[in-house]
Amino acid sequence: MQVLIAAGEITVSSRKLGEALGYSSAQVRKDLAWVVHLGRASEGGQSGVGYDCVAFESAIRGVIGIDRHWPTLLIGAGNIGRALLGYGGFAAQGFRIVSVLDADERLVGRKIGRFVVQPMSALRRCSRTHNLTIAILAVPRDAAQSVASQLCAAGVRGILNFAPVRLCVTEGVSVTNVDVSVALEQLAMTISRGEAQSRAMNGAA
Amino acid sequence: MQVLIAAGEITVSSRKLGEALGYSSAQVRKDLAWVVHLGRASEGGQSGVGYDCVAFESAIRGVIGIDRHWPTLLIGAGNIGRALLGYGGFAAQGFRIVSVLDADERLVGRKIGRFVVQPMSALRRCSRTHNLTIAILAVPRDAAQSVASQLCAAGVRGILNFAPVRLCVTEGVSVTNVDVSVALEQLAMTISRGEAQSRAMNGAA
DNA sequence: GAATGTGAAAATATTCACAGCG
DNA sequence: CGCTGTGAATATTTTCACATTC
Repeated sequence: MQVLIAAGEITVSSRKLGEALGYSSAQVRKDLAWVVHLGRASEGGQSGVGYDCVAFESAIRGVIGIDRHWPTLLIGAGNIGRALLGYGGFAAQGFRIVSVLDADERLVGRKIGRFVVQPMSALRRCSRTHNLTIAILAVPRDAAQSVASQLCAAGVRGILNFAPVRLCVTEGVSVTNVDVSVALEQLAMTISRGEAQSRAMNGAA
Repeated sequence: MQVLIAAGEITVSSRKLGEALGYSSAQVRKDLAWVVHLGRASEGGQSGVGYDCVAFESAIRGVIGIDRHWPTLLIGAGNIGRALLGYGGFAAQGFRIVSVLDADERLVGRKIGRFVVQPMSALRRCSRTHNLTIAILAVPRDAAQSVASQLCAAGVRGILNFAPVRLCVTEGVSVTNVDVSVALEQLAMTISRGEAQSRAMNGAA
């Protein structure tokens, strides 16, 4: 089920979904059945017809957790931060950026998009005011751990980390990393295989 | 084995590696044995001692494919592109950016870091001159597919895609996506679970 | 007929646990 | 001893295949 969403038809068969997503039809059915069992969809797919796109789209959102609102804080108004603000697209998915912070004095006070960059000292207030759950960490490597700790202390529940370091965080705080180097390595590995997928022994993901 | 690298000791035991990486020691040994069987490391770990960090670090690089040189083209000199250039870190890992292209006339000719932004028409020449393998696609969503097609035509082997679309590419071209929305969704999902990891049935990754 | 839901089978991945080496 | 390499035992995931429903 993972990535998906998309589509736009009225109903879809598991086979079509599977083809589009690169999974077997049985896999799709299993996953969708799971959604139903979790109580997110009132009814399963119809035999001979398929799954109701609209119903399942929102059911899936429910399972994934993007039916909620996720007040999100952006830290770092450098290039990555600006790129994210420019992208905007995730407001539609429940991620609502409530404020932008940066440790760099020179950036504080500047206007970026509809935000005015705040100093780091605004963190606690932000956290309380907006009932913060998620923070996007778009700061340089060296600042990342320090900021992460502050975020944990401020009660953030999840961090999306763009810095190429493994963050140490308080128990109960989730971290997801977006690391370009890692992505490039994966790509390189995929290309390297190409010919020699060889007799796989047991290799890790 | 996946992410790893790091370390800095002379030898490491599978247990320590496992702890650091979040895998079982047996898992680590299996993976490392795999590296040996692929012929990348001349000798395995030493009983009672562990694995030679240096030897295995390069052996792993070999397996992953970052012992090669990967001439890399950056397309898009917007915020993401600039952030990537500023990051720089991957030159050390074999990814060498050979040129920066952008479709936007206004950016062409501008100097960013050590590069002068080239027009898209420079693609073919670049490809030939530098024996291009990888392209980083940091352009707006709407331009992504079109550029991707040009890249395929120019003989690129892999694309690292930052645009939030699923690219259609020629058979044999690998695509790795870096999609912030997806990352955020994953994070949201992880947080949502938290308490209710519930009786798992079979749910997809 | 077309498509679901699901047990049972096959394939994969992970862990255990232990012989054997330095 | 501590630690590797690995077969055997488990657990997990994916696929098959089929009775069942619309």
